[in-house]
Amino acid sequence: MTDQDHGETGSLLLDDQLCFGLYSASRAVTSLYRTLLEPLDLTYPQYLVMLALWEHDKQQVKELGAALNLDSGTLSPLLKRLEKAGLVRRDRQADDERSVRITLTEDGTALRSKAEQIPSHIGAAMGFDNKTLGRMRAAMDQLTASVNAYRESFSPA
Amino acid sequence: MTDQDHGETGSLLLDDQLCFGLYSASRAVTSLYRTLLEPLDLTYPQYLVMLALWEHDKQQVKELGAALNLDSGTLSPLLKRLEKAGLVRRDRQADDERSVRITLTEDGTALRSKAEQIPSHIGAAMGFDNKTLGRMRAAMDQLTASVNAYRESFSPA
DNA sequence: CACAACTTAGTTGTGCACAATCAAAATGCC
DNA sequence: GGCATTTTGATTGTGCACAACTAAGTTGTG
Repeated sequence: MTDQDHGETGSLLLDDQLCFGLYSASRAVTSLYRTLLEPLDLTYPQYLVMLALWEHDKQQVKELGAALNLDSGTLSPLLKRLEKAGLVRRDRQADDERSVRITLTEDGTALRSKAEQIPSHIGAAMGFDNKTLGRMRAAMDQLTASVNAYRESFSPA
Repeated sequence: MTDQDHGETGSLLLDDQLCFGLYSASRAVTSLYRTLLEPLDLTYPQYLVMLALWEHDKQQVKELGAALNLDSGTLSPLLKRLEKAGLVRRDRQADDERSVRITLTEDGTALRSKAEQIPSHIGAAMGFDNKTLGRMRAAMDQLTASVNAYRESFSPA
């Protein structure tokens, strides 16, 4: 029972440290977004979709999925909720009936002004300077790429 | 409309960078765990519970919740699934009938040997040296603490 | 003792994530 | 043209997360 100093069985804890830290941090950030987004009646994934649309309106579901790394199983019901909330429209394309183009409504476009105060709250909450934030973002991106590459080599899609 | 260089409206993208990176990295890591844990028939949150129990058997639901920052709404059904899989037992305490103590079964204890190869895969997948991993973990912990403190000051529980 | 306040789990309902499957439409190749 | 293949999105089912609520048990106080 005194195995917590060893490398072998103890590593079942130690190696998990970053993963669990990542998991906890991600949930904490989502939780803060939940508070900040409550007045806008948006969830964090819905907010991400709105960010993508505020940047480029009229994207296909496929394009949104590529931008956010989400598949249609997640996006389809999410987009229907945004439609029901009156923030977007979902139109089949005339030239390719398979694809659905997502367009901001007036309300959807207008919501952007309400969202503009959010980033400064997030920045203040994190409490890192911009240089550190940038380094962390780069590390996250590298981590995502490494992990995805490893997984794909493991379970060849 | 040429606001993407400014701090104000353009920051709707820039300030979100770390959050989105965190969100993506967390999902990527979970996805790798899904692959690695498939032979053990565990999800990542279930694996976290098992890690906690392998470290300290016979914990209350409350203690597991404190260790993993999960509430009973998440843990209760998860623990029932682990019980159904034959990995744990759930017993009301005689001295305090409110609390439920989670105990590893023989199968639950034995599963640990199958899990021991996982951390090295995770370490290889991340591709950072141990010092960097430690720094990132510390940064994640600080981030979680800052964000939670900010959120609590905002929505005083 | 009586009873309010608190603690501990469980339940319900909503909304992601994601695997697996399906259907419809477009494309490529003969 | 005819038909297999691919693309695009939707659907179904499972399992987290989490808010809100409930139920049961315990504790503290007069």
